Amino acid sequence: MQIFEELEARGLIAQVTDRELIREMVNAGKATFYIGFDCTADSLTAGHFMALTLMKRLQAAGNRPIALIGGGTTMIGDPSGRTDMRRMLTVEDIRHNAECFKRQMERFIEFGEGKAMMLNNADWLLGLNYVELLREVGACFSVNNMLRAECYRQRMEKGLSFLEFNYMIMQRYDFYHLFKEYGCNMQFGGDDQWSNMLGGTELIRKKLGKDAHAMTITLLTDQNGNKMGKTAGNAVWLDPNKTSPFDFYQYWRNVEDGDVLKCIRMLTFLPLGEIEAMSSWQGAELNRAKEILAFELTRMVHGEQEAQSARETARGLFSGGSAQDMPSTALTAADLTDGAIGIIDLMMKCGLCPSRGEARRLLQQNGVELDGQKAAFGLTVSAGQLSGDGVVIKKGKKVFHRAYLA
RNA sequence: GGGAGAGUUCCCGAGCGGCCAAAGGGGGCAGACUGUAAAUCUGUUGUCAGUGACUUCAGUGGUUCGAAUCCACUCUCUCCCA
Repeated sequence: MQIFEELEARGLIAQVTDRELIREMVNAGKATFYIGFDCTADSLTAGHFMALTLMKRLQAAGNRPIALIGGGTTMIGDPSGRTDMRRMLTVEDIRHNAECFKRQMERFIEFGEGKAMMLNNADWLLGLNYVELLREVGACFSVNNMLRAECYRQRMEKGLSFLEFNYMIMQRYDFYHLFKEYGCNMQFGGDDQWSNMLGGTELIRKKLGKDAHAMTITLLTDQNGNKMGKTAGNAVWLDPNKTSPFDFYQYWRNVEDGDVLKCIRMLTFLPLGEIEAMSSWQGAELNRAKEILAFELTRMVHGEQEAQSARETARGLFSGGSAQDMPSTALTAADLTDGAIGIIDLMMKCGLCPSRGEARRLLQQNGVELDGQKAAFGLTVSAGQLSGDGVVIKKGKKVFHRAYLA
């Protein structure tokens, strides 16, 4: 099975400009493609992960990836899929974020001579001259069409600033620039970027009279249609300091039944045959699939070591046994009063709840366990208990935390 | 530039002088049930303190015994006309 067929079989391809042409090009390893990453935060997220794996897959098949960091486009902010304007990021923030992205990407994709390239559109966008730009490409854009674009629809009601309106132009210009300067003949991206990507090919056709191609990746959504890779509005980060390997593992360990196979197919590199075998698994058996999913992804993002330790910890915590590796907090003598600490203070110290009121509520609702025992309201923990391995606090069903005296 | 309207707690959205820490929904958190799933049911959801206190309703001042609610100015946004 060749790469294009595999991508299709995995359900990764959403839309393409010319299926046959792209298939041949990709299978022959003749594509130079780019994917853009806007650097609105200082870490990539699970949402970007699929794009990274796609680059890896295509690179393995001999194609040349360009990871485009949006140092310039981020100055403007992508309005699509948003109901309000993004917070404007400072130039320093953007530069910092771009650096962080770069470091993370290097772990997935091989950059270097004749390999993948990493570019930053700040390098050409920031130096553009307004009037020159207008004369160069302005005539190629139809405002009528732009206003009809789906990504602006929502904003047409709530208000769209001129700043954001221009995002589309910048993004299209990127493709044009990359085509000209680097022979980049294809763009990949999330399915929500389809119209922007098409716009790029159109600009290239108008300006250069040549064909470029676009292909979108299926958005990874759960059964309810929500984008995956977020918990309660917070992203699942690839940076271990922002989302610990254990939490990362747990996120995937806990996907819904109906989503497991899809995730394995789209995100992991397991052979399709192996995945096929799992598709008959039912009910509780799916837990095995979830474990495989979580392990594979954690391994790719954080390495074999971390993945194993996350899996061990999870097994220990949920299926009995001992768990060494869980988030922990070191207390000092200064945290104790008369050689002990109240359970509420302890939970606050460990960052298990944002306020004392919430800690109190948890205790009242029987939501806290200390070393396997339900914790009562006025419980105190002594220095003796905290020494050595310390105590394990369990909040709710899934949050474990160790506290010990340093 | 002229005119009309809006800004409420994580989000949506009631409230329009005291009974408002503020209805309702969503989301979150917890309990029961389970498979570390889903669905369902229950509780909970400003901060601190166990009958209470404190800080919130875009901002700043003001009226009042008392304001999210009234007045003035400011800021932001939307709509209509140019």
